[in-house]
Amino acid sequence: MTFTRTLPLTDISQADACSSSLARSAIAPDHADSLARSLKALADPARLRIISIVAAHADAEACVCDLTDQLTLSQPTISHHLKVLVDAGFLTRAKRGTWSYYSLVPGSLDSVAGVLAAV
Amino acid sequence: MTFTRTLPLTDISQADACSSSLARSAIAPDHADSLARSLKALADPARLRIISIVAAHADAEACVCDLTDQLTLSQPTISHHLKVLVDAGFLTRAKRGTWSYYSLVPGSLDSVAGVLAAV
DNA sequence: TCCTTAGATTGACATTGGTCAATGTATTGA
DNA sequence: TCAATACATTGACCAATGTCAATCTAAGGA
Repeated sequence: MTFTRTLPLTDISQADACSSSLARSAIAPDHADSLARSLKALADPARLRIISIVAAHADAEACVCDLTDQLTLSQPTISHHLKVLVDAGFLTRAKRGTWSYYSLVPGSLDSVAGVLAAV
Repeated sequence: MTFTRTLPLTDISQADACSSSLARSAIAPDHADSLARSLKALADPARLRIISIVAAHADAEACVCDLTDQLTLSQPTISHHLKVLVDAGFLTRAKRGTWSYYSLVPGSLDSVAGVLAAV
């Protein structure tokens, strides 16, 4: 325990960003909490597929009907997953007429990826 | 829905790697499953702190006693989290005498980070 | 051989989380 | 105004998960 590696495992989630640098020491408990929350939002097959489907669309935007077509899940279940992703800051919703269009929040995935890669 | 973005959201988890490129289409369901499994293993505050503590140690190696010192969790709970991380391929265990030393699997975190960043 | 120590395993418990049926809410069109 | 469409919300249910107390296993030391 004499030498300590540089360790920028800092939380950069969009919701509750905390920009303090955690280099040279272990991650702080509250940072671990918020990073875990972000990862939990991603750690579901249906939600990963949703993100992927949205990203694969033109303009990175998709309506719920696009998702019900491709996922074998009920419409309420898909709405639930969408809410989780919006609350976590990975998607945004834009309502136009009767349709709700979901799109990726730029940089939100990269933030999480950056924290993981930095360990 | 005419233009489809390049989308290399492929699974590169260590356990069940599948190297097919998923560019230009949404992620396949089974790839979403295994990526979700990897993310689930990371999506816990205690496990993130464990990874961070191991990474912060000299030689990126720590014994269980180092973890019980810093985490306010029982020893069985910490052993449980360590098992989850080993099973997911993020840590390896080396037993020397009475002590168990855990270390990071090189590249395992970067694999997950790379998949996320590629979306 | 016996005791102590480090750590893993088991079993039980409460909480969280994913899912769907049923229902609610806007918006559009007739 | 009424019916249909697109989506959200509620409530309930079951499965998965995090936690700890108790116990087990193995390695040293006296």
